[in-house]
Amino acid sequence: MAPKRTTVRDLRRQNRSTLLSTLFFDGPLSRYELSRRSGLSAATVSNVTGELVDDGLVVEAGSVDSDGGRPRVLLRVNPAFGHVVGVDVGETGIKVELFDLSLTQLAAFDRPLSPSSPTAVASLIAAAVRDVVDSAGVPASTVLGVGIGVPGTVEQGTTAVVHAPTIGWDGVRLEELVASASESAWPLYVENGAKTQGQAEMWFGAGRGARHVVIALIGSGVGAAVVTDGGVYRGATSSAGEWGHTTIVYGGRPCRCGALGCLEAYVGAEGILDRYRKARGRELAAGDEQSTVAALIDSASRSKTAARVLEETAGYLGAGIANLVNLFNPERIVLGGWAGLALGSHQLDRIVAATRAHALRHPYEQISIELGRLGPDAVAVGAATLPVAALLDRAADPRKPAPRVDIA
Amino acid sequence: MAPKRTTVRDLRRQNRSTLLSTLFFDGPLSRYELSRRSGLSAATVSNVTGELVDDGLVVEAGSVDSDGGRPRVLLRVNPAFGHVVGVDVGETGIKVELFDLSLTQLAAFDRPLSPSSPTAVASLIAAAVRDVVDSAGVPASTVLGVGIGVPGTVEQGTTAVVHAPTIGWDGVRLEELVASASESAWPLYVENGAKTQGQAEMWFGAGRGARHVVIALIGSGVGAAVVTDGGVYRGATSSAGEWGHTTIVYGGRPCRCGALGCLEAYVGAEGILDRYRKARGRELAAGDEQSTVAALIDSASRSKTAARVLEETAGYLGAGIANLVNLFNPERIVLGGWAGLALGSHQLDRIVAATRAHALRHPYEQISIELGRLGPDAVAVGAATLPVAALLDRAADPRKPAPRVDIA
DNA sequence: GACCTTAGTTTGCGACTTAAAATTAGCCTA
DNA sequence: TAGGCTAATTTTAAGTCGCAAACTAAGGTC
Repeated sequence: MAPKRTTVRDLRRQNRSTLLSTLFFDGPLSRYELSRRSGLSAATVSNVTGELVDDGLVVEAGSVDSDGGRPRVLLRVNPAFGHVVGVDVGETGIKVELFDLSLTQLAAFDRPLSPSSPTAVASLIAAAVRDVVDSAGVPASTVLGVGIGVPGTVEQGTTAVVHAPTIGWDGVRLEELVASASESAWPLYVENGAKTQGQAEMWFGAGRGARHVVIALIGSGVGAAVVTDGGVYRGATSSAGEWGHTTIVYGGRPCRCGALGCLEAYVGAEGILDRYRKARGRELAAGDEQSTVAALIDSASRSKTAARVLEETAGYLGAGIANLVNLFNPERIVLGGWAGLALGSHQLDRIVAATRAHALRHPYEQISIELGRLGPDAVAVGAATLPVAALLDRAADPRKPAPRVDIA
Repeated sequence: MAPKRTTVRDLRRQNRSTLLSTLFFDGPLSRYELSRRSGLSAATVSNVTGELVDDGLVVEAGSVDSDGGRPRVLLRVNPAFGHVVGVDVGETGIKVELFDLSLTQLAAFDRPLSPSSPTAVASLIAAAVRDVVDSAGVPASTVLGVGIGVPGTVEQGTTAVVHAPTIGWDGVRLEELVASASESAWPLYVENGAKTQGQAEMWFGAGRGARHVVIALIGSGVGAAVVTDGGVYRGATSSAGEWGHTTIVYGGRPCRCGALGCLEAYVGAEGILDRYRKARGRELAAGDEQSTVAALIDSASRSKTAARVLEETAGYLGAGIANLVNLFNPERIVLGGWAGLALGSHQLDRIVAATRAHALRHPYEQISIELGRLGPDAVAVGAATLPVAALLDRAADPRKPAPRVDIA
């Protein structure tokens, strides 16, 4: 069912999509340059871009004068063509952000979230989306879609089914709930937050330009977004990339997922702190996880115990990364998530060394390990990316509104 | 560079490829049925298949009478259109097999292989290929290509570079060596043996019909072929799927790759035997690995130690499989390789239970775990599959001989 | 102001798929 | 043995598409 190119019109759609995507990611570009990059003839580029301009998707953006000869007119995606909303459903609150097509933020709302029923959360989302759109004074009709990142696995079927144990969701059809809670019929895209954050790193962060990347995300939980051949890898039911619950110490520490020896139990924030607690033999000062980890890292220069725990953490993490390297053979590893960034900026050498020790030589030699550039607030941008990807993918074909499209 | 559909001719090529592949995998089929499956109009199917018949790629194969009305004429790929050769370079010998286009074996040669230089092996391969083609009386010109499966990682670049520590190869450009050792200019396709074996399971074995599969191969070494979206996953430099050197016991048993705690050190044949040896506290009876493992499994009903070692093996293996499930979210796991089949047929329940214990619930619920159906001799068929895949992929476009194509 | 250079457009054509009409190719009935 | 009927292919007549080549636009140089 997948490779069903058939009519000659699909060709056009494909070329529209290619040109639009090129403009989006590498724009502004002249028609001439587009022709060079896409391999399409100048005639076709002219023809297709003309259509895109007529449709309002693309606008001219000044010109660059050549030394002798007609100056090139630059084209770029029209940021005002439409708007997208990104929602980050976190464990303690939701963030809703409105963007224009160039993913420039126009408005943002934060709402605290006390543990409540999925239906209540859905209503909250629907209301917040409506509010953020209204507050920015954006006409509802220009909203192209709403992307929602959630903290759990999302099975993509006819409708997305969310399993998020940390907030007590099991088999929640979030898409349907939000749709029925909101009066607007904006297309909804529900996706795992790690995947949306990964997509954000790919589009705007440390993943740019690469086609095979693993974005490792470490916070309270541990996850990964695996990008293969330029697209987020989903697997059969879209729950791929559950790196955190990969066994790294057979029979080791119990994990909150119920299994023993998961990577998350060693390098997740809670796992690190708990190991430190045990090593010191007494409780830590109270405080939220994030600042406690920061304090731990800070104390490493003074406390031998802290230093050792962090050293061990780097070892486990390196082994975990090496597993990704051996299995996926990426060209780049991006280390993200708040704890990942904290660990990475103080221990990167050690992490890299541990990775080298555990990975096979040849796949190891392909990779570079980098820190993420976006931070955990990228979940919302990443979610907003989903409707944009859908737009680029179907090239906003005016003839076929395409209710639902997988992102690229 | 990937999604470059441009001209209207690519469309035709694509449709040729689709129809030819459908006939190859699901044939024989009538034009009518082809039209139904491909979504192409009857006119186009008629047109394209006519071309394929003219080119000799497809032949009519009887007809099926309908109840009143013109009977459907069945079409199938012409097995005699060409021939392909599959080579299995093992650690102790090479197998060379000749097939027709339907992958029916026409001739086979085995050659023992004493450790020798890559150049010598290349000459041996070239000579054996020539011999097998001659012995079957097949005209050299009908040989469409030669696939070579090797026991090590293969970096696919402009030319394949082989790293096979077990036979002492490091950075061997096998393709070039074989090409210069043989007088025929048949296209060569070099690939990791685990991947070719996996491809064979996908085409003819336990993987049929699924799109996301992991074929786990356990013998002396441990590897995996990961199939995502119907195609063998390669990663950035084609060395993905090195499951055996994934860390499963951080700081555990030393592995021959130099790292500690690799899965292979626990569930590879040598790892199993060594653990048994240590558990018994004395040496085992001499014998080759394969029969020793068989004896160990056989003795499990009498020896508590043997039973315990196997039980532990199932545990490690289950955890390893669970890692694949969590990371790749496949719909099917195929357990293969001689040791994998041996373990699987005596311990499948235990392995499945251990997998369930370590995998997340939702991805776990998607999978079925099955035994491979082909055995390790499938490496050669799998290798022969490579030139066939190339043929199907470019649909044997008469205008463009396509020197080198990635397999589907 | 004549002439060159480069960017973008038009025009004419060959290739492609499709829907609809026309043609087979068997089977059945009288 | 001739109609008649049904259903699979083929043919025919559009309608699209991308491309090469010819052409126009816009800016320099001398």
